[in-house]
Amino acid sequence: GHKAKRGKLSGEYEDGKKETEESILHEISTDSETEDEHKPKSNSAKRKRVSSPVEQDPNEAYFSNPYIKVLKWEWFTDSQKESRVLPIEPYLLYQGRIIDRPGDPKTPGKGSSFTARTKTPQSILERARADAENDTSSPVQQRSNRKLGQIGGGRVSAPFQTTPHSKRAALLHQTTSEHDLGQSSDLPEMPPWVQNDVKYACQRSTHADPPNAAFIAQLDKIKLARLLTGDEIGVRAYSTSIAALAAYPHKLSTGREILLLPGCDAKIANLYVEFANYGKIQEAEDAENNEELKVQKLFYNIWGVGATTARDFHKEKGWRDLDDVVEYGWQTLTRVQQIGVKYYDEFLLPIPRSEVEDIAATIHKHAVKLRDAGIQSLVVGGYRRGKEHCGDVDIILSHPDESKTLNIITDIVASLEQESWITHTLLISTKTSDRGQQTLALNSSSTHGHGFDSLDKALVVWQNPHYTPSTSNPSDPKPKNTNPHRRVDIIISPFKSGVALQFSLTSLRKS
DNA sequence: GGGCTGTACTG
DNA sequence: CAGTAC
DNA sequence: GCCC
Repeated sequence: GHKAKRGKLSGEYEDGKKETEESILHEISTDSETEDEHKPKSNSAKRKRVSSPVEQDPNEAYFSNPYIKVLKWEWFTDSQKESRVLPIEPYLLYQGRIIDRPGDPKTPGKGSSFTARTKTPQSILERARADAENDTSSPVQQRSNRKLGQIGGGRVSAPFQTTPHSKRAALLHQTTSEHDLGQSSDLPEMPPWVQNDVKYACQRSTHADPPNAAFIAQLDKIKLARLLTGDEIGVRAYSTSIAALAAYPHKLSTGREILLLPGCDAKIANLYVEFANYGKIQEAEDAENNEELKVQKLFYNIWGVGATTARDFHKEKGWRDLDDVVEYGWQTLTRVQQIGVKYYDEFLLPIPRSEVEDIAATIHKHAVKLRDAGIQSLVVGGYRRGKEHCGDVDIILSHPDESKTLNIITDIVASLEQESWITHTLLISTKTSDRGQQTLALNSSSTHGHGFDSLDKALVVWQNPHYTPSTSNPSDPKPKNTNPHRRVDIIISPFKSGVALQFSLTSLRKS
């Protein structure tokens, strides 16, 4: 495994001059036997059985109902592009019931179907309007002020089930009637942030385990592939759609539903239909099983290594695992990347909520000691979203007296280092304090207020220094601290800023 | 068809 | 300036 | 990939 090589390489590193480097060296040479636990292994054991065959017709359900369907032309061209029959659902513009020709009673069926197809546009319009008024299960959403009833991302204009007048009403008065929004369709009522076109993710709440987590997990795989291949735009697109889906409080039932969400369009809806039919998404599975991407993901998970460097390690340097990185590239790594490799496994470990709380309490205590009891602290990030296990710890510190926050980040890090809670400082930003001082010098008041929107912060490595010596060897003269190292972000916020405002709304830690 | 969050640190 | 992280 |  890479343990041996990483240990071996520590010798080369002994020339390192910085304190942190020596610390790395020391700990590398004393790593425990648990180190290999997160090394990638053959995944043959966890390969899942596919329950439904891929050949299943995605449109079966649609062919078995008696409605006439009008699809966007893109259904055909997209299907041609992909050389397969795509689900029609995302392209569905209109479904019309087959009814008897007025004054020409006939039994429903073939004849009526033929009649429907040969209707003149005018009479189709009339029937469509009638459908829209009478049929409360009209399949086409007509309340979205964004899509105006249009399905899919193309340029086809709105279908004819709503009159221009009713569309305008929906656009201008979409909030006048709650009933208006939940009742005229077979889709569930949209949450307010959908109805009102809320633009920012911070304006809606997101739950720890959203109802559509399984679908989101598939999208995340595609997003990761976009990330690793350097498709930043793709990452952005998937990020926004995933964020909307994560905030969506209902279990999705149809692809059309997705089209109403901001940042989601035909592509995502298609993926959902595929997911609903097969329980998986081929593109996501392919990305996950791709050998190149697997290696690049391994490197990407090193803190301080991004997509570009991960690809470089793989394609230019020709490395395949962490052993290679340590053996052939250690000296070329940046300081933080060395730390990232050193604690590769530990940083991937989930952090229990209780430990997050302990860490936050320690930081808070030090902050109070350094300033006063006016210090307020708030844990954000995964913890605040209610997750059982967090990837890192994010804590915001503030103080009603803004002068008390000046340079506090430096003081806190020093204090926590002093007590050995912080083992490494990955990065510390004092921009705001720096500017604040300048402003103070020129202008004795109002240190903030001219566009101070950046925050002092420190990204550190944390380890609980209190440990119980190994029970297996209680008389060990040099016992080892096996508490896992954690990633902790400490952020300082001016009290009046929007972030600090959350203090009044969420669980404050009182001094 | 053009644009895509904004900012700070490191090397 | 490129790369990274939040 | 989605939005304007």
